Amino acid sequence: MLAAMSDFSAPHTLSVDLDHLNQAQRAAVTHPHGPLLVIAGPGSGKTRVITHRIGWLIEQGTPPWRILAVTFTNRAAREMRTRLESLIGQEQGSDVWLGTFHRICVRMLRAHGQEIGVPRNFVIFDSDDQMQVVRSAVKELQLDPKQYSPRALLSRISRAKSEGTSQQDFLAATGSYFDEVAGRVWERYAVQLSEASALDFDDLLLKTLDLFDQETVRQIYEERFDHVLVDEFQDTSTVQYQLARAWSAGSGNLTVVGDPDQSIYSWRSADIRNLNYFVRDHREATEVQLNDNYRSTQQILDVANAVIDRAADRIKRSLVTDNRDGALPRLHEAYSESDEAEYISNHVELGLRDGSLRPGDAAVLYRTNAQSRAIEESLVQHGIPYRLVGATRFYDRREVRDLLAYLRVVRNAADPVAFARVVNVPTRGIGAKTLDTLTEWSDLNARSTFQAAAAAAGIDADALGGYLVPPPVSRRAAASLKEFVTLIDDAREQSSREPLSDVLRSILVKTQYREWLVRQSDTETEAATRWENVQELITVTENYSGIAPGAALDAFLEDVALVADVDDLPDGPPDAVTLITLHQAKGLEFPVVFMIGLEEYLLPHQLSMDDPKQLQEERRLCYVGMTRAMRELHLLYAFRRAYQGRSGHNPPSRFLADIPEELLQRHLRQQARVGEDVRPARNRTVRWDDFDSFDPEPVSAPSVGLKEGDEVSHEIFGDGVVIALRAIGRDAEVTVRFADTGVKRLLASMANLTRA
DNA sequence: GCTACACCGGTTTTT
DNA sequence: CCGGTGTAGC
Repeated sequence: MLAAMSDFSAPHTLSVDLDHLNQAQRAAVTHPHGPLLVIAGPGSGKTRVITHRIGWLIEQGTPPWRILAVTFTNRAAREMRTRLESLIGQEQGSDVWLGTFHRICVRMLRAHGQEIGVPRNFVIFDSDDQMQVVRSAVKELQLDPKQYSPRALLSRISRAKSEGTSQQDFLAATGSYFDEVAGRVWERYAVQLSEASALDFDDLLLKTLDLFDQETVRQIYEERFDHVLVDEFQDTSTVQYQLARAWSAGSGNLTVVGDPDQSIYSWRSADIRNLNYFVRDHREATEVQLNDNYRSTQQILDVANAVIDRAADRIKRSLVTDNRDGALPRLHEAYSESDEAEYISNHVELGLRDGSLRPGDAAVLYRTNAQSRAIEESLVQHGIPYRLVGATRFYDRREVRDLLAYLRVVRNAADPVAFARVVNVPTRGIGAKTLDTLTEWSDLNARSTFQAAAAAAGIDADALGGYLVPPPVSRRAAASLKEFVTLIDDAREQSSREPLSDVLRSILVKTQYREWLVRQSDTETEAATRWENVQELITVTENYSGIAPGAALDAFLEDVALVADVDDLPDGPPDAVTLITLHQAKGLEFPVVFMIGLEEYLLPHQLSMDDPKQLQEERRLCYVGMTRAMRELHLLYAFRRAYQGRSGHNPPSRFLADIPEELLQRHLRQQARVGEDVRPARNRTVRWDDFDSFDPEPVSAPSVGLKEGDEVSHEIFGDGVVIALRAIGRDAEVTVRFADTGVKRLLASMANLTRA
């Protein structure tokens, strides 16, 4: 810290180098004080600006621990920390308050939460836990889950919370009948969380905001933070913006960095209007725009700009770069999703062979996780390594959640969600009947279900004192409950002395969890995979062996709840093709990008097509995807797509229609009409309308007597399966996946295929 | 109380 | 195609 001060007095020793920044970047970095708004387009060096700004501030004399930098994802936080430390050294870098909104809130709540009645050892309920609670509330209120789906209710409650609506206000408001029901569910929900000493993600933010109503707390932090920086500001919710304001209220030094064009999380209560509010609330704010792109070729940017330009209510801005000698992005019409996948595999294979590409250079971007399947299949066939980001996350796996629930009961026996999850896992003869009895008893006597279990088992849990009549359960159930309660009590005792991993191992042994997994699994492979996950979890807990046994459990459970980021546990080899959703791809970049499923009903997604606002967001999503590409961009759509079991035809995405023809290199099956109002294509021989009659049947070429799925044989290529057919005049192009030689496209009349 | 199986319906994005 | 729920039979 003192070193930094002396740096200030001797500017020539500055180590944060500003020379390689452009003018706009430098302006943002060296903005001395007061509110600052940085509009940072994709690839404009946003992270660099933030890290340099932090570095610069420190050199100007601000102690690192008086700087608070907030991100949305753990990944972003980690990257920023790494880059910051390489810029200004680990010692100073590690002192900066840097983390996600949620992480920072937890830190503040752990320190001061008790002042507003937040339990010292609160646990964090993730979305799965939340869902369980809502489900039980729906049941309790005897609602029809079809009419009032827990999912919809939870999302309504969560939205209200992130908008900063209190439970009381929500109940008092004259909303729809659905809202009324949601209000009642919310009440039950809140009670359950409170009984479990739990906060959900929204609570973490809300309670922290409440914390700042406390004069003492407010003073501490107003004096603490000299500078507050918020990344991805377009993704902030109402409550998050309020937090940012509260944190920066003392100094008035709030820097927000964002890009309205990349706002893709409104469904998670991100409110793009916060950018306007920021300007409204900070009249004197300085605005800096970063439009120079250092990632993509101009050819890619032109396409992306064309798409985002059509967004309504948008202030016109365009990304530019010096990198002008790139190839035109390619638009490829595939026949089906497997054909789409083949295009990618073939392209990657080609690149690998001529050395122009490494697997890790390429990424496949899609709207929905389900789309990854076809790509995976093809990549496997071609022997191309890939890593699937997201999909089923490690901490969402059943076996992992089971064990986490065990640990949660160990930590807090009153946690009803965790209790319900594991009390009969592995099955130990405690069924619905017994559970009902326990629940009833616990409600009646204001005890936890765990205490009910202990009482039923004849174990005198602390608070009972022998005054109460134990819940009437069968002898068998009582014996099982005793076993369970003893197991938990022993584990709790063990957890105060021994490392977490050993606690976990004891539980596994005593419950014979592995045997249960095997019994539960349909195949040996499944059992093996699930056991591997268990082992992996133990490995993770071993990272906590350096912490005192008592505290390790707390720390571990907290981390697990807050880490939804998948790249903490890479799903594959590092040098592999990345398969990732458009949402998750935000903030990443790849030399070669394949965007697949550029079709109506997929992008824009079916569920977003009715609402203009959501449609805009789909457009931005498209823009985000395109701007991930550094060198090559491939846009793909399939003529025919199997989705949810059925096969159908989607027209090409309307966003494609916004791209001027000359900006793309088109590889179309047929000269096709794209989107809605497109200029007439030249030399068009077949219109989309002509294809509709084939739908949902595949295009077939009856004259060649082949259909999809036929097993055929070829003189040179050997045996294979027809995977696609397309008419070319009276002939047909037959795509065959050969067992030995891979996928080939052949002209039926020339190939001389025989049925196998 | 447990398991196996049939059915149903939903099916985006995630800190 | 998946998972969650409901039912019947053990």
